[in-house]
Amino acid sequence: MSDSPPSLNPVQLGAYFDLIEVTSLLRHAVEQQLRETGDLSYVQFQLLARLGDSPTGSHRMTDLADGVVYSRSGLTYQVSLLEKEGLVVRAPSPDDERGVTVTLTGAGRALLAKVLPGHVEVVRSLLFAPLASEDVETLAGLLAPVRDHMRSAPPRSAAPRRRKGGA
Amino acid sequence: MSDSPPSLNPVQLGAYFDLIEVTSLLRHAVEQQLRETGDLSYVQFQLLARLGDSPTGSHRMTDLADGVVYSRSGLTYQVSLLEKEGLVVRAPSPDDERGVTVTLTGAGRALLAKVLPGHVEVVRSLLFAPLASEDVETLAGLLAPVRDHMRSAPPRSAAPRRRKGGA
DNA sequence: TATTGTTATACTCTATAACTATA
DNA sequence: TATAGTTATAGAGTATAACAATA
Repeated sequence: MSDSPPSLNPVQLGAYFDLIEVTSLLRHAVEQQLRETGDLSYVQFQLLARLGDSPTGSHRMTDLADGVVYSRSGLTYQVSLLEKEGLVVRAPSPDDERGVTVTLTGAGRALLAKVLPGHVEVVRSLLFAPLASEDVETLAGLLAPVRDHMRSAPPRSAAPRRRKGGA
Repeated sequence: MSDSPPSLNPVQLGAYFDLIEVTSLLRHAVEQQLRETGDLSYVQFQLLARLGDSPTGSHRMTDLADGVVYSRSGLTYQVSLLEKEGLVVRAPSPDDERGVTVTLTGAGRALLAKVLPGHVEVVRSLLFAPLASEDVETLAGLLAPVRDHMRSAPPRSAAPRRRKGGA
């Protein structure tokens, strides 16, 4: 009962709220830009961007699912949409017949290129504008360990069951 | 098209990606906890929490809409759900007959109390665990100006200098 | 038997537009 | 006319579970 403090301290609370609000607003703005410029949802953009980052322009479904956080069926749905638009192609993986390799098409790459500058501009003007470059470094330095920590403690086990003393 | 640099610098890019990933994972974990513990969506929790913060336990619809980013109809929808569950009550605002005042019920307050410790625990274990307390202060200090900046530059005008004829 | 991916389905959420009523 | 809120509706997105094919 008393092993779980009822609240975060004020600084933590502020940081948490601001984090939520900042990313919520940023996300909103970015989604609007992506929708207007390329008729893409954020998830779709993330998928294209991830493929674009790859030297081969392709990834297996599983890899994509790992990167973007949701279910396999959701991924299939989104990739189907992208394929319908001609932005990606699906083909059986050469090494593993069960697998499916998704590859960015020329059109996909073009759309990515079309959308990217505006995307960057939104992020810069909203997120980075009020920060000095050393602030950005500091921020990056703070977020990296958090990200690593979260990755190693996956959301599946979301609510650590009162790990003290055990219930 | 040449006035907009094609990319952010690597540090900015890292900070941006980590920010997105961190909040995405955090959100996921928190939503799961809220769903399991109180059958609440994150938005619903935010609404209850906002009401709980108020000394009177109530807010006008407009105030709630300002805090949570959605459309008015979306807010009406969510508040209707909460009312159906007996967590809030709606009544005409005393001062302005057009307005509606939403008030937290005892059940709403109880649910909030039931859900809060686990919520806090998730945030602490996922977000704050890897950070020293001075790191948290630094983080808060960085996010506050960004939040202020974003608030003053609302998402409606998301993409600065955007073309006409979109949408 | 475990893994990869798809399908079918059901449900939640969100936005737009039309509408009512008060200011 | 402008503002506060609701309703109707329509569409997108997501998760779950059952399924087929390969390892």
